[in-house]
Amino acid sequence: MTDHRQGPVRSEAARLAILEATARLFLSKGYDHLTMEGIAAEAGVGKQTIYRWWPSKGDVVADCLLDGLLLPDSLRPQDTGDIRADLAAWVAGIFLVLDRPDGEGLLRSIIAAAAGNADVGRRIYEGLGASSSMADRIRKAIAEEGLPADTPVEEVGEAIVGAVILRALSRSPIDEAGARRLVGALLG
Amino acid sequence: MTDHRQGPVRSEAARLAILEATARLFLSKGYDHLTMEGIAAEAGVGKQTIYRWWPSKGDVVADCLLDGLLLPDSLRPQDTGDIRADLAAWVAGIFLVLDRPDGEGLLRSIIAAAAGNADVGRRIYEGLGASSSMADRIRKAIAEEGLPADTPVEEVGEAIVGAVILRALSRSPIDEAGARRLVGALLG
Amino acid sequence: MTDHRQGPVRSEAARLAILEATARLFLSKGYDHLTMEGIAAEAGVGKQTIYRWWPSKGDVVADCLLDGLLLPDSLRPQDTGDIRADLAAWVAGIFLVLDRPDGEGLLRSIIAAAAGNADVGRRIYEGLGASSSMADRIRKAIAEEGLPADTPVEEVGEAIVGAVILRALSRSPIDEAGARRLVGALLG
Amino acid sequence: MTDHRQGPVRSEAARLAILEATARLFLSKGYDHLTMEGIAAEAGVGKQTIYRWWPSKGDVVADCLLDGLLLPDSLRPQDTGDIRADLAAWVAGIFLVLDRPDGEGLLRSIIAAAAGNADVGRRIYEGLGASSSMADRIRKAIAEEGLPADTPVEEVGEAIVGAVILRALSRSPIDEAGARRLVGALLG
DNA sequence: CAATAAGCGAGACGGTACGTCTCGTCTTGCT
DNA sequence: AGCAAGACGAGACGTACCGTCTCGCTTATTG
Repeated sequence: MTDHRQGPVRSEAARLAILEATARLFLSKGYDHLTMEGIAAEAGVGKQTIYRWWPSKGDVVADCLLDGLLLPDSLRPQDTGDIRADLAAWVAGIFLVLDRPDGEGLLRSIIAAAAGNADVGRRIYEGLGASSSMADRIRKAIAEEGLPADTPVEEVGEAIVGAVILRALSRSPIDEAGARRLVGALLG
Repeated sequence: MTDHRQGPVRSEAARLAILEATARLFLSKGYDHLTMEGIAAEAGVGKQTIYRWWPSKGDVVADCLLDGLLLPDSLRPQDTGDIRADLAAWVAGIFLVLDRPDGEGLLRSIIAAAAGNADVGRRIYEGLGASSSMADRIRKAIAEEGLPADTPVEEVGEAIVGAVILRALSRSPIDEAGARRLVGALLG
Repeated sequence: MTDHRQGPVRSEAARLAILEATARLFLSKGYDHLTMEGIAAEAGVGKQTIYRWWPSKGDVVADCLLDGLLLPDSLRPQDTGDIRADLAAWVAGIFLVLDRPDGEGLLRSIIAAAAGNADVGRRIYEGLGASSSMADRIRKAIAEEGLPADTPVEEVGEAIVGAVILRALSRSPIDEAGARRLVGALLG
Repeated sequence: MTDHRQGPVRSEAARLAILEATARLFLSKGYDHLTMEGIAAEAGVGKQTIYRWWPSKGDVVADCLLDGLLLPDSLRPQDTGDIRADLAAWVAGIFLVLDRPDGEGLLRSIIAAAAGNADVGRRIYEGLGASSSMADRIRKAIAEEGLPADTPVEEVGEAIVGAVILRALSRSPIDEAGARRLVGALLG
């Protein structure tokens, strides 16, 4: 006895339309002004189709995040062979991409989503979408650039991402010099 | 020549009632479920009296924060003479006070408020309500406990508070060992 | 091919609840103190459900009037075979039913509604709810009681109803003698 | 022993400013959209100064009416020596001055005021502002134009004004022919 | 000629209702 | 059974006015 139910199966077209509409609206209006009704209308989908598969706005956004529809690929640290310079550049650069001191910066919108939804929060932790690539970069530096082997990779990554988040909340981007001081303090 | 207007003056009683009602509701229900109507009702005040003086919910919360109605005093780091132990204890302890993995942790509620409102964000940065006292604690360690004079105090403080915020968002508190590793990485 | 939309259809239960609640509140509190919120609460209905189908308070009242929920049936003139006596009795009697010199007389409330809403106004004209029956009565008098055939039925009816309205506005009911003089002047 | 209190006496300037502002706003926006706050602002007067002397909006409007600030003088019937023609002309003409089928006709606004306020109602009855002059015109016709002496002057006047009001409420002006039929029915 | 008290402009106050928006659920007819 | 459409009860939004009150100023009468 297989468990084939009768009737149609989940529509992949609807799922995609919803996620893409969500990403579009999130990027243009921010998390706060994103509404379920707006998503349904933008996706050309009944509201019930959203509620059938996702319990809340936050969960839809979490899925967007997971599918990489919200964050650009440019978030992974470069590798020039100088770990300190690469991390400092990442920190200073992220504000150019994700944050505007005024308005609904994308980073702040994601933080708001994370504050309201556990899944989004966990996704963020699993690397600000992509920055577990930061842990990779640090490990590579341990292996090849002479960074001490007992460097606590996780904690260093969290401290960097955390400092960025704090500054995003306070609307005061970290500049080049600040980024170097931060990385210097963490990597000795 | 002072600018004495004629006519009635702002009611201090109403101002206080509003801030206290806001604090009460914020602590019991969190930022998301806080409403202007609820504040007005709880304070025994007309809605217009709130809108007359604060443009949005976030601004009322920001004033609460400023008045110290939201955060306990227990947030300042202790001073046992051992800077690493004191900071690690602060980090591990803050989750006991401000965060519950389930529900609307107070810290996450404040983060949500900060994400939506610039004033709240700035207040947080000016020390998570109280943690500029953390900078003070670090400076004291430079002066008296042999911490290197070139330790970038601001950045270290931000990294610690930022890591805490990141973990609050991801619903995974920092434990004792993690706190020690974090502080160790920052202070060498 | 009829134009069957898909999706839910207007709820007859809600429509009825709204009209009945409106009638109840109109009769107990008058037009001025009737509110959309009050209707919604009394009907156990969301405000949007009212606004979805009626643009304003006046239009809801107009529908009540049309459905006969506001005016009693006793408004049609009697037929004793004496047109003058019947009309005079109707005039004198209407103040007993619809008007109280103090307070929010029902007739004045309907006048207020008519002044503010074209639909209500037209409904009133189409017979004070029922008084086109007055025209019928006059025509019957032409046919059977020897009233001149060139009596301008419409104008006589309007003059009578108009006089009643004017006296309702001025809070001075027409008494028996006045009613007889009025009818006498109109029917010669 | 006169009861002269001490202190300043009622400001005539304020009284006039209020009545004139009320008339201005009434004529431009109608009774419904007239507000006490609007009157105060337009008159450059404190709200309390209005409430000190008039208990409600309706009473201010009633005073305007009494002072002749709302109705033009052109409302008195002409005297060409032909009572029927004069009254018919008055009826047909009044819609040109006071009523527009759409919008907030002045006559309908006054009716609304009368429905909500006893004083306004009585003022209207005392002659639609000026039409007790209509009774004068009818009496003159009795004296000089051979109208029967037992014509019930009051009732005829009320029937005419009432018919006009009814038609104003129903948004269907009386035309020349209708006016002649009405007057004919009333004066034989 | 003070002292006194009322009127005044201004406008904050506790409220009520407005008309709109979004929530999450439910219903309908189509596929 | 899933779907688009969209009505439904609920309730918060931010605004407009209500009628009362308080403030500091001006002005007339009275002791």
